[in-house]
Amino acid sequence: MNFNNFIYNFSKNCSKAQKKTFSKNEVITTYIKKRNQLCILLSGNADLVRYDLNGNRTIVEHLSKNALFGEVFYKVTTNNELLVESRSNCEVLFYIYDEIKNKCNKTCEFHDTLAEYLPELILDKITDLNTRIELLTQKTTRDKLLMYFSLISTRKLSKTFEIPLSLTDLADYLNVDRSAMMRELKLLKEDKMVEKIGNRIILLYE
Amino acid sequence: MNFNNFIYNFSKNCSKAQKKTFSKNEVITTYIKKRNQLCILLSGNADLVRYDLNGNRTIVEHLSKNALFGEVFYKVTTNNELLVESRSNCEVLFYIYDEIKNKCNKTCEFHDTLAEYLPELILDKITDLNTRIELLTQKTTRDKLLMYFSLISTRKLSKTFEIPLSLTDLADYLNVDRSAMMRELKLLKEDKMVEKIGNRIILLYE
DNA sequence: TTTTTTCTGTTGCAAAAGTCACATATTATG
DNA sequence: CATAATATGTGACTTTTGCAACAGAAAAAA
Repeated sequence: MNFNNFIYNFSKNCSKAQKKTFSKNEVITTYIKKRNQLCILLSGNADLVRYDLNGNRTIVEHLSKNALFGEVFYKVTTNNELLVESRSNCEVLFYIYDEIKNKCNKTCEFHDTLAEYLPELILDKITDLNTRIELLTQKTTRDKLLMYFSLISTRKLSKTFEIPLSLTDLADYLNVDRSAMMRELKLLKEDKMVEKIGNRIILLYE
Repeated sequence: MNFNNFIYNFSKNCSKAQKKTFSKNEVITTYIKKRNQLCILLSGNADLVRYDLNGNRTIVEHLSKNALFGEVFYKVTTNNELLVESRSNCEVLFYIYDEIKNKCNKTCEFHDTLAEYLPELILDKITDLNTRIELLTQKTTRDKLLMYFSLISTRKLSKTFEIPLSLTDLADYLNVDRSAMMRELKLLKEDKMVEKIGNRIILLYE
């Protein structure tokens, strides 16, 4: 059985899950300390973004199909505002975490399956977070770009690929200044490390 | 029932868990792609560290009691070496993840309890990782230091506290150059933001 | 205790990254 | 289609950070 489609098809049968749809650039949820929400992105793309007191934006996580988010993963937060914003049309399933631990009712097949697969989804999430940390701990902008490209390249099994974010978003994701990133990108092109045609990147090394 | 002590006391009863002890500055484990280990730090402190090709060290995670680690959380890795190193005497429980999902045997009370509590432990881990990402996405060394101090201060419920790492380790944890960090620390003292007496920090703002 | 090693604190200098400002291109929208 | 809004690309300048090197303090080992 395919978990992806199982969640998608059966979620409507669970009385405790709330499903909502969003169009591009809407606020899906704001993190609130007292709540303990767990959400699943059923389709589309979204970003978990943080705005600090100076108005700087950071893309904390880029979320795609079956990604998990919500306060349940963020017990200790600082005072910054955390929002999840849709980047395309999205379908989202909302839970209160404590209600997942307790069963929905005896005949809720969906709920049982969710509980069964949740550990795997969570492990995937941890892997994503570790990858993110590895990106952020690169010392230089060049290293961040190269590692980011390498990750996409590995995922696509090809040295040629489209950058799935705008360059403005990529800078916020890598946590560097956009113009500094553009400069470094130019240097990478000059050094014949990458080629860039429009939105398409070709890795030239190794 | 206290989970902490439950794990500690009953782990010896499970046939599939392997418990080992380490003294300070030993290598507890090296991450190997093909394996799928899940480890629990029963006591002591340890660091997950990465050495890149230039010999730079990064403290990826600082692990304390009940922290989880192992390849199961790190499916996609780059070519860098990942090690877990003890910082004090440590007791560690080793599992192969696939063996946790399947029960040990019908009478293994420990194994059942572990499975029951694992989700909570994992959520704690995710919270730690998110906190780490929030630290790393601070724009400046000053912001990283202030946020780090603020986290410790919140944890200790006091504006006065000991830094639980050496300054050398702290720099590797914040992913900044040590001498640059020392300089910023001096500026923070000059600006009357913090006071530092030996290893003790006093926050002076707010 | 003495010696060795590691850690802390500091500097001058070089390199990297951020800021600002603007032109052009591309994409949304009335 | 015309216009507005957003994204890309670039350069001059400033600030921050990293690097290398060293001295003294503290901790570990002999």
